[in-house]
Amino acid sequence: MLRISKLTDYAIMVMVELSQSRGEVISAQALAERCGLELPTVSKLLKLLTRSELVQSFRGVNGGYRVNRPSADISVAEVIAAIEGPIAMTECSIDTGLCQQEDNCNLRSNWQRISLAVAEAMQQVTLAEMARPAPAVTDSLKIATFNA
Amino acid sequence: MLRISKLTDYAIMVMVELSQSRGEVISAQALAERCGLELPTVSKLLKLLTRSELVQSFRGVNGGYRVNRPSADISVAEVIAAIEGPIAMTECSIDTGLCQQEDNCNLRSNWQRISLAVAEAMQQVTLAEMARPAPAVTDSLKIATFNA
DNA sequence: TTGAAACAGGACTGATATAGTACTATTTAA
DNA sequence: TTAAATAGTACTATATCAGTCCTGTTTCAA
Repeated sequence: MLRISKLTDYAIMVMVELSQSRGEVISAQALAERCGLELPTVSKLLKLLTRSELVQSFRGVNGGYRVNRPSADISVAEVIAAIEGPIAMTECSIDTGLCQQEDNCNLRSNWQRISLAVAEAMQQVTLAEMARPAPAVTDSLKIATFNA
Repeated sequence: MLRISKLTDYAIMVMVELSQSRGEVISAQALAERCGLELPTVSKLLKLLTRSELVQSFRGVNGGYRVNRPSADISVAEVIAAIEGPIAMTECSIDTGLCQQEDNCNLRSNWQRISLAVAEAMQQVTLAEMARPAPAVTDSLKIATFNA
């Protein structure tokens, strides 16, 4: 159904929570409680987020995690990429039964184009926006025509 | 990675192939050969596509499948929906550990908004366009800002 | 110096979804 | 009546995802 994984969903929750206390170091335990998630799960996420340098970690007593950039500067796309890897719709028709006829080879470039558009959409949505209620549906995110 | 399933990818291949012979009845066997896919797989796909009325089926000898609408009138979104169900990014943070704090409830409406944008993008891409090579990347599908 | 708090990294397990296959029934033309 | 073809369903294997746990390392503070 073209969906992101639960873990990514959680990761957004954690990032939103963290970025609302920017500059503060918060332990994984505290984050887990605030988000209503299990500690091991939150830990796993934070490790991935740290690797992608979205958050900074501090070890030892009173350690924890901190986000340095303002939430308006962090995109949903970055968080998705940190957890799931690069955003792409297909991988592609390459590996399996690829059509003999060249018309089907066209699919790949088109999928790449669509993926790019989706990725760009995610890049434009920030954590700051995710933290606020979504605006009315009428002025939702719009995507220009394919032929634009 | 925010991807569609292999089956959906195949379904697009099959639909592109079918729609290039509009009006003609083509057997699942023939389609499988043209697309370089296994017959059982193609059959499965065609059953789903038939249920969604994207294609029309004909039983018996010389039976097969036919697409009635022109390929420029069939969107990628329709094919995705036929195979995977409705396009949605999350389902949501509803079922599992939902945050106690209301700020996280905002996530859901935002995800819905993003899903809607992605769905709209897919609706704008037709099978006719998928059959052609993608235009240069520079004028790719564009998505307006979240605040537009 | 030692102990506890906290993160780092990896490995493991179970559940779920996907992909692929097979079987039986039904329809239809010749 | 027979063969070609789809319809429907059920099954199996595999891969991915989610979740957990363990061991090691770092750091602060007593």
